[in-house]
Amino acid sequence: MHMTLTYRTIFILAPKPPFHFDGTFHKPSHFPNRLKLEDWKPGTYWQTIRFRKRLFGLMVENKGTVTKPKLKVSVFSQSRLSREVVESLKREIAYRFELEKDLREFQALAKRDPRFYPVFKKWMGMRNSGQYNLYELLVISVVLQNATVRRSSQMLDALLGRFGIKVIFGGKVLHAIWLPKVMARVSEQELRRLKVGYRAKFFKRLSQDFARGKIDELALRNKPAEDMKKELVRLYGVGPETARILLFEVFHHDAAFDHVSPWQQKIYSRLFYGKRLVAAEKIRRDIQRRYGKYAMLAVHYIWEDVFWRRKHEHIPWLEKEIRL
DNA sequence: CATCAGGGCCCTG
DNA sequence: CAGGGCCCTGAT
Repeated sequence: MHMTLTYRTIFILAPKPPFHFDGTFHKPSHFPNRLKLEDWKPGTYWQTIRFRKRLFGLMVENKGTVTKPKLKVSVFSQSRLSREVVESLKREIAYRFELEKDLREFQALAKRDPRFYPVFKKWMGMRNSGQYNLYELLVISVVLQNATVRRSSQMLDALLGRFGIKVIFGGKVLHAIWLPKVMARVSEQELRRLKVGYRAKFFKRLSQDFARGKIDELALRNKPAEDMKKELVRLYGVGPETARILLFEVFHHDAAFDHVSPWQQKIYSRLFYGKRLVAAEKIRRDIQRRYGKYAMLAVHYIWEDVFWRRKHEHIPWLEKEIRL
């Protein structure tokens, strides 16, 4: 299935300074796949975006600086957008990319950290962006489970090839994740044929639950982190690691650093201790003590920074852990 | 060729 | 609360 979006609506957004455009709109640690959901080059970002079950093409251009940020946003659609839809989209984009976030407290914390201050300073104004909605990031998190990067990419591509929507806009060809109801009516066997293994059952049940409206993403946004986590873990296929990803990336809960998975443990050990392997529990405690309610956000800065560096310099120990 | 573990989670005892 | 099993794939 594919669609071409020809109608273009343009508006300007002014994020709260400081704002780091490229750090916010490109996350080099995310695994690459063939059927891309988003694309980026310095100063420009594209993605497909679902809002109220409608699909749009989004292009964001950097027209400002870190201290005087300004975004030129183009929304591509099939038909003319009402004033109300445009205003709601602005709020949604602001939520997903934390355009209004007040970083002063975090900055103060960063300044008191002699070791990583250079990293925080380099990325000053970077947001923890949540490009996808809850269902979409859930799909991505599930293909991540108990798999190497290459296999995760394969699974996502297989799913997108079968259920995804090819979206053409502004000279770009990107893909979008299907609506839950589409996958809800497919048999587990058919999902298994896409080689997602035992995750087929997760996808089936999750899609059914979302299609039936069992989860209200917007209502969740207003709940305290603890309640949010309890509800997320109740979803079939969501455990501590997936809940952490969702809490941080969809709901911007900056403290969500309560679980360290084995491969993260290896990378954190190198980054924070210069050692091969430090106990996950120790890492968790140390980071929480040092960064408190910004624990996950601080780690995000340091994590993405090393993946940015990887673009230009060879980091042998990192290459070994990524295992493409 | 066989065996193993991987960006976890569910289920059982 | 600990531990086995799970789909598939690339590494060893």
